[in-house]
Amino acid sequence: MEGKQVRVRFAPSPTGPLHIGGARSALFNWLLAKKTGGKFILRIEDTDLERSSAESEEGIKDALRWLGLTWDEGIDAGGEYAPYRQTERIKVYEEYTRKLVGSGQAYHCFCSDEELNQERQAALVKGQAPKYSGKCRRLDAARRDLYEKEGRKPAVRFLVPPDQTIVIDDLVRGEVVFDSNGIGDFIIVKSDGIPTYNYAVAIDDALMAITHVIRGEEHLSNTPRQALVYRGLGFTPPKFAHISLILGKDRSKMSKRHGATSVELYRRQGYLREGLLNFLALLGWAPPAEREIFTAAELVEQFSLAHCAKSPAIFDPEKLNWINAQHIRKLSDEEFYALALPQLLGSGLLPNEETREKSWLLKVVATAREHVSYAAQVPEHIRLYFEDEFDFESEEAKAVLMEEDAGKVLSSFKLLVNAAKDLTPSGVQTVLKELVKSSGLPGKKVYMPVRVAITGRMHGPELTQIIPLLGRPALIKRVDYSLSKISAERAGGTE
RNA sequence: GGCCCCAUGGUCAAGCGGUUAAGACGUCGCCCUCUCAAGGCGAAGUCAGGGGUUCAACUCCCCUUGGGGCUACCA
Repeated sequence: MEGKQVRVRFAPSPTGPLHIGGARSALFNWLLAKKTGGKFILRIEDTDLERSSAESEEGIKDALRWLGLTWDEGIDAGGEYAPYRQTERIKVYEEYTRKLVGSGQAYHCFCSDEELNQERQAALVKGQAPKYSGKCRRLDAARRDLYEKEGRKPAVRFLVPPDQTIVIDDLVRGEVVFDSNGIGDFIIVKSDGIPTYNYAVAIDDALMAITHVIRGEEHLSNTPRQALVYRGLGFTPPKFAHISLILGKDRSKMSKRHGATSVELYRRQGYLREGLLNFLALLGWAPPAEREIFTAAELVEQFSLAHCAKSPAIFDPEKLNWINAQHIRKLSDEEFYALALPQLLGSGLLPNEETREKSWLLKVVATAREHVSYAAQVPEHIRLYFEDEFDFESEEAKAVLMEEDAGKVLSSFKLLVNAAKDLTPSGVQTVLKELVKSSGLPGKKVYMPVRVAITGRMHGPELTQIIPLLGRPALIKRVDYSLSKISAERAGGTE
């Protein structure tokens, strides 16, 4: 951009898990840093003491690391602008607050919650903007003493100058103009001495030499307040880029009721970091070419803030699934197995990794690779390989085995299976073709009984895939099992 | 209520005054096929409305409508 090294930051509040929207903000910042050879900084904005927690901070950092959005500077990484956790920077803010109060740009406000509330209500009823009246701007000493004797702890308010035009030059939105008359004197330090977001964020971005602030559009309306702080303190503001919000299916801001909104949840479902990143990047940003599937490195290569959309984007899980599926297909057998293993163990299909032979597992799991969008779908996909005893999926399936030719087909099948020298896919192909020929039946009358007899279901992967993986003993066992179930059914059945 | 942002198919979107208005997801159909998927091929489907500006508007301006955000001692 202009010679100076790009310094961008992601500054989450540790009040919950890393949200999809937050992940995208982090991603865009990270992409710009990587693209330009700049620095990506992680700062923790924990000034909301009530809601912030160390667990949330850890969760967010874990999620970022998992996504591969690692930071060059900041929390746990250190850097020349440390500390990077806002509650550890209180002294820094205090110094600036003294300046602001000293120069008359900020003042102490003793108003109580009730007073403020009343004021707001009254304004609203009159159809006026609910902004602070400024009544503490000029408190006389007597009044002040009185308040202090009452034990009231003052907050500090920024004195918003009237009749100012504040222009935010936004990299994605262009010039956005605000009138300072629409902004009430806002609180910069709470009565407990902790700075508020709009204050701390401005000071930190300035002090940490942040060059570009890329964040969600919900912050756009707050930017003029921050601009006022920059101005008041004599700081040069960074460049801003307010990216569009991610919305739920109903067009409102994505929240828990829209389903999985935390990165952690997707991780647990067995999504790939590259799939998630790829999908997130495509929400609000369009690559120059027509391609849609990118690795993280390719995203870095292609990324540009200039191609960011202004309109909000709806989070579409179907597209995410498709993109993730594309990335899954690129995995090797080993990689895919590693991704699926926790799901197999969690689903109970595999009590532990030693239950089955590794080489067999690898092959079985691999059969699902082209068919799933995320790893949690794997167990259902390969369940049939694990259970030698099963219920028939439907009456229709049973009926397939009840047909008069079925028994004949199955005994020939057993004979052929026993006789075959090896059960490779092509060997199986031969066996089945032979079966069709010798029985003189249409293909379906042969394939279906076999399929139902060995899986209990009428749908599934190709028999030439299933049969070699099951192997001779399991095949015989399953056919016999199905046959005995059917004859029991015949004997005890009502019709 | 005030201020700000946004507006191309169901969804993500390209477009940046002259195009048959790309592409992708999803949907539907066909092919493949023992089945289900996958895959291949194809189809339907969009410029929110109204005014301007212009020889010419999806593209520029205004209004309306709709959606969203902010207006907190939350971030």
